[in-house]
Amino acid sequence: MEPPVSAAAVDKRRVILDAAVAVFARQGFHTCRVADIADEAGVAYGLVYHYFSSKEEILDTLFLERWDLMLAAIAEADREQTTPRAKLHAIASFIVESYRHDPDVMKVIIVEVTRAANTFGLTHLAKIKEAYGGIATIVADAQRDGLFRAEIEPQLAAQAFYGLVEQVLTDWIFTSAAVGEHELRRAKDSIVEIICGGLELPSQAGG
Amino acid sequence: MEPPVSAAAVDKRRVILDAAVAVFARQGFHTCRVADIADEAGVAYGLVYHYFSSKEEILDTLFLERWDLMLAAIAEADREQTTPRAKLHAIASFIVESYRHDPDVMKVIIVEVTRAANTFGLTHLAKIKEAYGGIATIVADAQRDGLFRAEIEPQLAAQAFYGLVEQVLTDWIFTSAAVGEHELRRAKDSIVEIICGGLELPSQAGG
Amino acid sequence: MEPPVSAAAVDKRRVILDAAVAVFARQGFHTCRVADIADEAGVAYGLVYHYFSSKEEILDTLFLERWDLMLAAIAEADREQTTPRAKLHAIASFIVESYRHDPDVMKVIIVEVTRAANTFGLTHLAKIKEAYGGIATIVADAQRDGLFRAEIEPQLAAQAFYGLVEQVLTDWIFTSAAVGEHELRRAKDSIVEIICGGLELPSQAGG
Amino acid sequence: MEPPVSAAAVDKRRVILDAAVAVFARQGFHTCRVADIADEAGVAYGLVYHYFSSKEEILDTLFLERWDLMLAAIAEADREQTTPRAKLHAIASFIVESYRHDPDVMKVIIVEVTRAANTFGLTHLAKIKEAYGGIATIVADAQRDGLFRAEIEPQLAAQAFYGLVEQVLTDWIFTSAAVGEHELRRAKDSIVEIICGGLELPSQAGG
DNA sequence: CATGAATGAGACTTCATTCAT
DNA sequence: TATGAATGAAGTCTCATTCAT
Repeated sequence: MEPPVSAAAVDKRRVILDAAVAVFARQGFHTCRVADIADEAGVAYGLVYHYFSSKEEILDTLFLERWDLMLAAIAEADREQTTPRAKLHAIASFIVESYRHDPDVMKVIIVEVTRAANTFGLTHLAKIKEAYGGIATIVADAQRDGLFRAEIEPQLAAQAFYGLVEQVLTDWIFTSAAVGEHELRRAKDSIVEIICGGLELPSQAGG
Repeated sequence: MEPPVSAAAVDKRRVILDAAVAVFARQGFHTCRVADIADEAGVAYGLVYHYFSSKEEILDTLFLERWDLMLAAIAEADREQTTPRAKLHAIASFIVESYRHDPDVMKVIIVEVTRAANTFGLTHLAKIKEAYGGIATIVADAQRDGLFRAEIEPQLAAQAFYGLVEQVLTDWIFTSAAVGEHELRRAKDSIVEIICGGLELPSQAGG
Repeated sequence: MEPPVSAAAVDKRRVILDAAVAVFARQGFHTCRVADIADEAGVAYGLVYHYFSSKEEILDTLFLERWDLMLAAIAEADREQTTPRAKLHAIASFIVESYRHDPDVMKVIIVEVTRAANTFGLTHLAKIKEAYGGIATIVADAQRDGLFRAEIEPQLAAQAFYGLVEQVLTDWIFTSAAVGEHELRRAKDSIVEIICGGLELPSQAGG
Repeated sequence: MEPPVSAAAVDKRRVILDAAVAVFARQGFHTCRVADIADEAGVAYGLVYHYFSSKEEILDTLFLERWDLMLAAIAEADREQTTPRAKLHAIASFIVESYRHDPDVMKVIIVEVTRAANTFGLTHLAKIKEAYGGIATIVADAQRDGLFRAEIEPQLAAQAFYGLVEQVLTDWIFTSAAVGEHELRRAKDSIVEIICGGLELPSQAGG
């Protein structure tokens, strides 16, 4: 995002960020040392401080660049898809695909940021809530259009959707299992099916 | 919940545990010092190590105490309630009431354990999965009885339910808002309504 | 040494001392904890402090009671034996037999006191030198009587004799080997043979 | 003995090692703090841990540096000298001169390592025994050549010799007395005289 | 840009000793 | 005598951060 001073310089910054992802994912933010990041990146100790002012700033940077993609994906889903179900499916897809593409980044964000109520989570609370807000808007619109039940608060519905998705990722994160193509697709579909259709049989609904 | 002890015979171990809850909730496990716990408990530094072998053991103890109650509550819900919806409602109620009763404990468990994929979460993975398993069993039974849709995997349904509940608590945790009687009841009901009935209107189901 | 208050009391004090010997021998004075001594003795933590004012005092006590036996043995050897060779043999015998009887005590004294130039060795320097003095007297008398060569300083000869004996014990201590009957006798004889072969006049050699 | 470095490029590692020698000698390994070493060296606390992984490693390093010189000296004595008496004299000289050159190092090695049967002595037992072995070889060769009495076990003779030398140094160490030129020479000669007087054949005695 | 030596505050943990019972 | 909970000073080691080169 900063003006690239030279091609090489930009690379090193990226190398450090990628190394940090691997290290944070493997050891956790609090448990790892800056030296571990430098080692993983293959650069000298002090260079980390040339590009970042602190260990925290590295995590902040990682979170923000990824979360902005998330917000963009939510906005795009709302814009490009027509039915609320399709919108939620697009969002769930984006998140699940993000995990497929780079599980370490998602692990770091979920483990170190979105639940870190005393540290990073609090710092980025506004950004995090922005995502919930985008989803809530989708729900509210669907309610207004008579497609979603009106008795569920949109804010709560958004939490439910996001919490569900995050929980699925959390399971993968914990088991560190390689997630197959089939499982990914099934997860996306099931997430949307559960949140939109519920667990009960249609005939039971509203019971 | 614990048997009240007379003022004369204060259980120092209990005092330390309770102090740890407050400190972990306020500052986070990694950010607080053992000295903070001792101060909060009003005991000498070394006494903490008289009762616990390490800071980690304190958190382990806190988690296990509470999680065993959770497992018991899940088992009881499955035993005492008749419909799956009632069972899930009982579980959601227990968790939400736990938060009302002692928000700090729930904050610590959610923030420091259930998502701590590199540290405590990994240590207690089996215990954590036990809870999901109990919920999955409820879902599976409901599917067998033709009350829940069979196309959703029970394991995934359990994750969805638990993730939803945890997300609601996470929201309260982040905002540190005092949660009112009304909001609590609404949360319980909505959680169950969303997970069982889905967001869509019945007529839209399966769309 | 203190007036026994009761038979039971005396026992406990002895039990603690014996336990301390075992613990000091096994772990070393600096590395062991007072709790280890209490555990080994099978008594409560605080009782150690009922009988001894500090961990150091325990070692002091152990050293003094044993070293006084050593001084007595040296005096007795000088008194009862006639030839200097017989006197030195009696002393070497006493030390070697002490090791046979209670290797732990000798280990503790050699490892923790006689070479501890900054701590206990310094504290008990006078007592330690008393032993060398006793041996030096034997040498000096032998020189005066024309039985030992006069060109060796008695003080140095005493150091040589004691150093030699201690080195043999040190070897046993290090290897923790069970020392057999035969080896013990051989050690005593060889020690005297080596040291006297050099101290005696050429005409006395091999006597 | 170490190559002199220019003032501009001070070898901090060396500075720390030398400071450690002074501190260990003055206060003892167990009694001193790492902070004392840093202070003595005039460097920051953390730098000690930049070069050494623990306080123990510093002592290990000091011991090994010096003991390797000792082993080299023993090998050289065996190689360069012709008579066994001359060989032992060369070894005694080396040790005594080592003390003259740097009494602190010798104090540390004798007090903290060669008698530390539970800690460092055990760690370095093989190295220590290597020295005894070298001396024993000299004795065995002398026996084979008919110059030393055959009835003394070479291993025991080596212990006797080394024990004698160490005891002389121990005396100096305890009294912290400045040892004069004359005393040093007298010590070397007397040590050899005492030990050989006994090891040599009667006909060689006093040679 | 790049290096890694240097800094030093801070955390955990240990453990000798005290003391109320 | 006997117990062991309670105290708190002290020490080792860590590691984020700085800085001279």
